[in-house]
Amino acid sequence: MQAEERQFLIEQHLQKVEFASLEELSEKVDVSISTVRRDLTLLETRGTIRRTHGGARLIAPKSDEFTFSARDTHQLTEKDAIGRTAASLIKPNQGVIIDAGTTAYHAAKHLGGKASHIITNSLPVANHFGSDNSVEVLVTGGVIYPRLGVLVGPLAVESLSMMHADIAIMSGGGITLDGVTNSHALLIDIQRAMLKSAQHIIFCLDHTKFNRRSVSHLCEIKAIDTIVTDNQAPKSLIEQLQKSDMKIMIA
Amino acid sequence: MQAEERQFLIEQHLQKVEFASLEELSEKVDVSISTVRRDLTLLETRGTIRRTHGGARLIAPKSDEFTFSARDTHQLTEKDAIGRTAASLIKPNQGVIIDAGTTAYHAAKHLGGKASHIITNSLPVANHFGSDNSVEVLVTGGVIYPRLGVLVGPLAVESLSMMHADIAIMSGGGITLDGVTNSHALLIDIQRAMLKSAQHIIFCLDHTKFNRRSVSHLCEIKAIDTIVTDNQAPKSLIEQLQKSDMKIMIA
DNA sequence: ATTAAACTTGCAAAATCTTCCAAAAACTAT
DNA sequence: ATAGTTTTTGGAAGATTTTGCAAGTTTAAT
Repeated sequence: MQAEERQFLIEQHLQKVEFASLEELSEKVDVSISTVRRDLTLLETRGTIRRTHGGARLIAPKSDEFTFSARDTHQLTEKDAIGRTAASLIKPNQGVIIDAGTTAYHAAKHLGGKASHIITNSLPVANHFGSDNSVEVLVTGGVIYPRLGVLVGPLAVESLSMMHADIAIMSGGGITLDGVTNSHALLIDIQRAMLKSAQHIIFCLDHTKFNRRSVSHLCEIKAIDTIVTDNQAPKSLIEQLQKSDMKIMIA
Repeated sequence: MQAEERQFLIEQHLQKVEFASLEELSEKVDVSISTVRRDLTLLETRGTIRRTHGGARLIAPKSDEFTFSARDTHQLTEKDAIGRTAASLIKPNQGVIIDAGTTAYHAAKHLGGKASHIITNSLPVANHFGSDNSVEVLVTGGVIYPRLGVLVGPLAVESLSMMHADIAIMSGGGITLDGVTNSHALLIDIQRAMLKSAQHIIFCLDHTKFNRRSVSHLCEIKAIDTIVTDNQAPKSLIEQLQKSDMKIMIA
């Protein structure tokens, strides 16, 4: 194998796994560790990759680029577990609407190959499926809301009202007995359109959202079919919620 | 076998595999390694191929303008220069439509803070401005066309027809006196909508696009207001183009 | 502070590149 | 056709680059 091809393969592999050890890479391309080291320093100068102790990592991680930063990594495993559970509720060939929050994003990651089509206004979700042709991904139009990477505005609302899906996987800023609230007023209209366009509503809410109230009211409790949360969610509120004919799943 | 035929075969083989060793090629065309070396140096001067240690690699891997890879280093400086020049044509507070090709993407990179709003159906462009709140970015809706990261389909066309911009920065697959052509039929409708929605049309076309014809016809020469290209573009075609009242800029 | 893993540097072996030359092939003019 | 000229080809010698290894240093973790 040529040096160029080898470097290309290393880069490509890193695109997939984000981080790789020297040993892993040296086995992958079948050269000594020393050579992998040299290749990595070279790739580093080109800017696509960063060397680390024991390996290398992608400099621009797949798609979480702009949206979710340090704050997100805290509860990564929790949110990932919630996402995985929510995704397990999807049956083959269903159409799914994915909301723009971080939790919904984690659900989307586990949806590849399952859903038949995905509707979203979240750029991170769109990116995640950008090169996946096992799913048809419909992106609503709209204006980019900078910090979040969400498409908002009338175009987003209109295009959502024209679409239809079996299931909506939603996030929210807080939940009480009065319903779900959200901190970004601009998103409310869009989320309402999502709720209207889907038959079955799933909310992904980690335990920090319970008994919390954000600025804008999104919907009543009875609009929700299923809530997916983690095992630290307060039992009292969960019990009360269950009275209103909804399914609650602990990831 | 003729020398010309041999070189053609080598080139063709590289189109398939992207990388090839000298030994591999010498077996393929049944001549000595020395001769393959000579052929490769010759092909290199023609620009389609690059020699490497131990073999050669395709210089434009499948890159028919509209194949997108964010870290596409190929012809980076040229495309970047073209992009910079195109961006310099934008006056403050103008609205700009950005097409989905790689060259247009490079123009977008230099647009931050200049344009007042940007309209695009390209996910890479959308991402680039995901965290930039100096510009308002409008994303058309649509279905993700996997390999390219472009939004296509009726929603994309409709939303573009509803919008309006001062300038459109476009890419294309090829240009001749008969007009601009493009390789992806799905994009044609969208690009036509872009042309309609903008008052001033700028095409970014590097020199490899000149005297080349792709599958689908996009528009006539007279629809173009400005072409931005690099200094290797063939002078003859440039002179003929200039007769039809358009501005041609060399980056 | 101690220890194990990982990194850098320098070096020699292996692979590859360039340059040059002679043989083979192709071409030209008689 | 034939002899002479030019072009192309294959190979060899020496220069250059790349590779794998080992010695010594740095980093990270306990």
